Amino acid sequence: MKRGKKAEEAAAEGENDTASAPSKKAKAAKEPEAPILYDDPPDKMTSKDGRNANMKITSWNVDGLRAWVKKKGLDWVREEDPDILCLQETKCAEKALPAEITSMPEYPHKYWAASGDKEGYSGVAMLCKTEPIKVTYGIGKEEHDKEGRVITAEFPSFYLVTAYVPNASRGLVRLDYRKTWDVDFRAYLSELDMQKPLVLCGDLNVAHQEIDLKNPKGNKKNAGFTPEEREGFSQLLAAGFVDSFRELYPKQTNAYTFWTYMMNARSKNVGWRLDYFVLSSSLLPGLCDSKIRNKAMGSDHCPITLHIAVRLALRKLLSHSLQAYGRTPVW
Amino acid sequence: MKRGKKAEEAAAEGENDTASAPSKKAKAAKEPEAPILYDDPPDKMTSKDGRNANMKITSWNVDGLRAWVKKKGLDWVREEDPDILCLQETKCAEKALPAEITSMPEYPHKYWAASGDKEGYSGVAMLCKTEPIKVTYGIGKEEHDKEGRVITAEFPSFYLVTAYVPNASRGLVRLDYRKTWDVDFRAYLSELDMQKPLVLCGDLNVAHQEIDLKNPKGNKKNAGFTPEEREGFSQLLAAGFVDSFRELYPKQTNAYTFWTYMMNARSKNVGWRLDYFVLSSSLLPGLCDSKIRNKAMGSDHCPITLHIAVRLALRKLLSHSLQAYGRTPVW
DNA sequence: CCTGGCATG
DNA sequence: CATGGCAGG
Repeated sequence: MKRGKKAEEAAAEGENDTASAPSKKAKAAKEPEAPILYDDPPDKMTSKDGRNANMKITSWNVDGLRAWVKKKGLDWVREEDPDILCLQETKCAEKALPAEITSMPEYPHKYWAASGDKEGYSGVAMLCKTEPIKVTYGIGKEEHDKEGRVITAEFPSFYLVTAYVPNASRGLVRLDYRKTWDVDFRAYLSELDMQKPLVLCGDLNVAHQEIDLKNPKGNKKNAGFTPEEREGFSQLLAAGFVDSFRELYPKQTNAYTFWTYMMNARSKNVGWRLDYFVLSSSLLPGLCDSKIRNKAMGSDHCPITLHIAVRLALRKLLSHSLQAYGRTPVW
Repeated sequence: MKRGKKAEEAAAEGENDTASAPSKKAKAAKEPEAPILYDDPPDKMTSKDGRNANMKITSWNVDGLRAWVKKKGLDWVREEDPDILCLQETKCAEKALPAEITSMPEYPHKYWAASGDKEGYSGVAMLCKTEPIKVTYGIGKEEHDKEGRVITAEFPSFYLVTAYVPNASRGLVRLDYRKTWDVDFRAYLSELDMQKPLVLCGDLNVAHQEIDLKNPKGNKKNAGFTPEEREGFSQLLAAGFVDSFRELYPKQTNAYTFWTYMMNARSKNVGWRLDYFVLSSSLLPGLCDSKIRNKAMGSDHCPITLHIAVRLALRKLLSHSLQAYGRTPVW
């Protein structure tokens, strides 16, 4: 074989620990245990402070947009019908995008960021029903902005940041880079947060706590669960942000958003929670639900969806009032 | 687009010449003409000199043995059931060969030549029901023998050489190398021919005459139909060899063994005859038939099959006689 | 338009 | 075990 038993296997293996008590009849053969699945509960559409959700955002690492489109990922999107769709690992230059997505009428406002260096590597996208006030690419630091990893959209009452955080890679060869990324990205988010509250979504390429992956023991030295990456996430939260899913479901086990394609990891639910909606604390009162759509197929990640009540922009409210009086706003 | 209109298109285009007389009503739109197919006639199993075929050889450029096996190429082989099977462009290291072929009981004697440099490039094979006296690899010239292009098997009454001749490539970047190959390969074959007559089969990567491809006009500057490559083949014949198919069917048009995968060339029978059984002239009296199996799918080439009457080896005849007397030969 | 390899996840 | 890109045909 070309590669020895390595990271992926640890990543994919369930806990075959010594914990299981020996049965009377010494049966060595491992029983093929029934997988412990996570059944995402019905969407809650109301926030703690009693407001109705008025914004629905979906994030999905599609692992190659072209293949994902062929696998009918867009059918699922049309069904889910979020206000904003964020995609990661599009692996597609803008001019090579399938017409099926570039011409999608539901989302007239589409933003693409592709890797400048390597073709077919990385890349993120944001599709919006309503036009953002402003859209920017990258995090304002040359060294991080060549790989199409971040799009920031400013909306009246919040920033939406979608990110595909650099993988530390096999053998952790890119862990050092990841550490500087984590520092700089956190600084970028804090900066934004001083202007307006923000929602960060995407593949953050880290499982924060042991509860966030099936096999924490075997993965402490593997990309996505090193102490350094976990600490990076902890520091992000310490800077005034909240992991929306864990906030709502602090004890929920077996809730993952990624499963390696290898060794039938997904059918055994041997997975990781790598995809997040992270919110500025000030948005927390409006949080309605943070969903894991783990039945949606088409990638090695599943989509996640956020329901949130955000304050409407003043001009929107005004426009609404004016229309009630039969007048048309001039903006 | 990445590549401009180039070689392949000329290769795949039919003759949209100016020849067609303009109709009364100037109809510019090209009619989708019905393809002119070649229907290989029934196998002739008797030679001119009245002997029955006693040797059946099949040659097939499989364009990747592993994919070809998955596409059920071996089912066709079992049906055809040749005594010897020669394969080109196996693109597979010996240790990566599928068990389905390495364990094939019909052919106990199997010989593999793979490219030493590039993995998954070139490579030929020979599978035999009866064991050859001797098998050699390459043509005895270092510079040519690193790419797994030739296997020679010595049988009692003839040599069998299977070859995958170097492609001159796009832009003819390897035409110079091909010319030295042609010289050296011809010398090698002449050398062998002095010992025993030979059968050469395989993908010789040249369409010899205009009759041997659909679009000769458009391909005079393209790999496989340059004057240099055609001349190389002419010189091979001049050295005392015969193109068995053309010998039997001198006027047969539309008989091809290769169609580019592009632009539906195969369904339109826009092809090339690149695969041959070339015989020492002294074997000509035993030639029964030279077939083009153009219905067999699984590659961009189709297989070809030779029926020939070869003289049985003396020891074989003797063995046969002895067994008639109830005695066992000791060789 | 196919193949097999490669880097990356 | 998937993706997309690449060389080669």
